[in-house]
Amino acid sequence: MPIHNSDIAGIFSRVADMLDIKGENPFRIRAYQNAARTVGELSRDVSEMIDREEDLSELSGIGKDLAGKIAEIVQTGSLKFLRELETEIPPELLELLKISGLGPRKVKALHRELGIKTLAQLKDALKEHKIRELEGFGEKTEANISDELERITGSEPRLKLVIADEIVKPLLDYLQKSSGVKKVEVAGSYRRRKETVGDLDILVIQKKDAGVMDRFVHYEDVKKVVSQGSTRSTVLLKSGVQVDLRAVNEVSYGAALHYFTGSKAHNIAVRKLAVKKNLKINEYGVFRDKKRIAGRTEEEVFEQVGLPFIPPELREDRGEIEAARDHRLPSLVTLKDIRGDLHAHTRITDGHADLKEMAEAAREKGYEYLAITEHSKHVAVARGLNAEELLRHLDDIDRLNEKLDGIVLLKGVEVDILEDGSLDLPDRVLSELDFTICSVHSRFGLSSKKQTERIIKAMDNDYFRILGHPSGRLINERAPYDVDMAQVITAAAKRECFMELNAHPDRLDLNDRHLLLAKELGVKIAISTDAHSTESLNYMRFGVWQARRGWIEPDDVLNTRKLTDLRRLLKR
DNA sequence: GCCGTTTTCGGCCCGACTGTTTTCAGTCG
Repeated sequence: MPIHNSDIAGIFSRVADMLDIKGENPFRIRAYQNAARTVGELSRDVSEMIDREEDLSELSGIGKDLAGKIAEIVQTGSLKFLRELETEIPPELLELLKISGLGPRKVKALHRELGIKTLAQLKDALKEHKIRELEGFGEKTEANISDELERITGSEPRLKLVIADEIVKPLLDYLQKSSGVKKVEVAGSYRRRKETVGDLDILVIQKKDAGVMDRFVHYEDVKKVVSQGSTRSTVLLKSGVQVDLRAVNEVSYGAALHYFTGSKAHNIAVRKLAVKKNLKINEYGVFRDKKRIAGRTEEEVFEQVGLPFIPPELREDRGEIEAARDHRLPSLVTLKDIRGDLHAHTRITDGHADLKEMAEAAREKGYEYLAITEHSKHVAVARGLNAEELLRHLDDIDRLNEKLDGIVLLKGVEVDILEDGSLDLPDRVLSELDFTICSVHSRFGLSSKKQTERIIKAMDNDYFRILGHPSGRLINERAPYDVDMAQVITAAAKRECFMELNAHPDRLDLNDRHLLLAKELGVKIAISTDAHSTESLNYMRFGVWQARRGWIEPDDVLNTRKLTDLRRLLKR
């Protein structure tokens, strides 16, 4: 079995938890956590870097020791150090850490005093009210553990961005209406436009004691008030989502927004810069000694550490701070840059609108062009088209184009990549099209080697233009199929093929790290909605957000181009 | 365990809230 970055990250993160329960040096623990994150977010496979004898200790947060441990994991599949730790600390204990409110100290106490190792044993001890007897525990702790235990068995996955969007809007309206509230903004991973959101962080500016905290905890969707203070409160909504509300006053707004937007790693990196300049940054501002010298806007905060404004989508400590320092931050693509949509279906296959309705909806969005890309016959459930049906459909598009004003329909197809790497329609038909999107819709279970070969072989066809939803994942529903994406992107670069960023909020495929890799290798991206209705053309914003997280600029995107330039690019 | 335009040793981001406490540890973000 090949070792993936996520395997290595998982091992390091287990080591960190184990050391934490052991009561080890917190900075050593943090080193393992940082390494787990660094490896986990890398866009290239570490095992491949080792094959090429690259020096892993060049990676930030990876030194000689951890580089050696990574090599050990890649070569042997496991880590001796972790196996040793597991003889000292029962690995089941790590499950207990998932309970909010139980940290390493309390978990250790539960194990030491009551011999509790598993969630089941914890449940029993709760029933017998043994927990409240322990030093440092009490009735409330016991009740909280009990609540949490119930909650995680229903284990809520992280929210898709689109769902977070739906939940947060009415809450913002509600808070906005409270008297004395000057400004409300969502921060956190929502503002960074992460594809999924763990909880919602909302920031308000209020006049002194305007009572917004009280109003917040009485919102009709609140199931439980986790904590309530004068500057911060936390609630659980009925949907299971946790929402944090923080109140600051106006002079601290920028500092607070920066702080609560995160990411944590980004904040730490920025604060380190501040320390070097003898400054201190917290959510109230930037301070020299006790004096606040900035904090009203985010720009002010960045300025104090010698940086230009960094867009929230980039704030992951993935090189944005160095890029900002060297004045090479990307100017990220925006929704306004988008001139058309390159992936849409109509009622002919599994869409819900007809050609004309789709064309008019696209024109209303101010687009210059819309590509109609029906499924090919292999996707029988979607009534995919065979060669003759597609040719007739192309005639329909031609006829409609003659009548249309202000928008051009492009003739495309979403043709299946079959198991042997061939395309599901003959070349003589593909040659009639403006371009193709080629997608995998079957045999997701192939080995990484076979899946990768399948896709790259398909790219050898001269009519292959864009690889549709390249990983096949559905967020929270279906894992990506096993494929060596770095190899696929490299192959696309060599053959001058393109990759899709499917903007459907369930897909957002490519992910941000692969987008960055595609950009580095010079592979252009089509940001496309895969719309099956006029309404879903609106998903473009999710695609643009995801693209921004991948450092994508207008020039990296196919559909920021004028039609004439686009046509030239689409010719292979 | 990592890291270095003051350092190869001695630092490592910073604050709010809770619960169990007689002044603060633990946890979280």
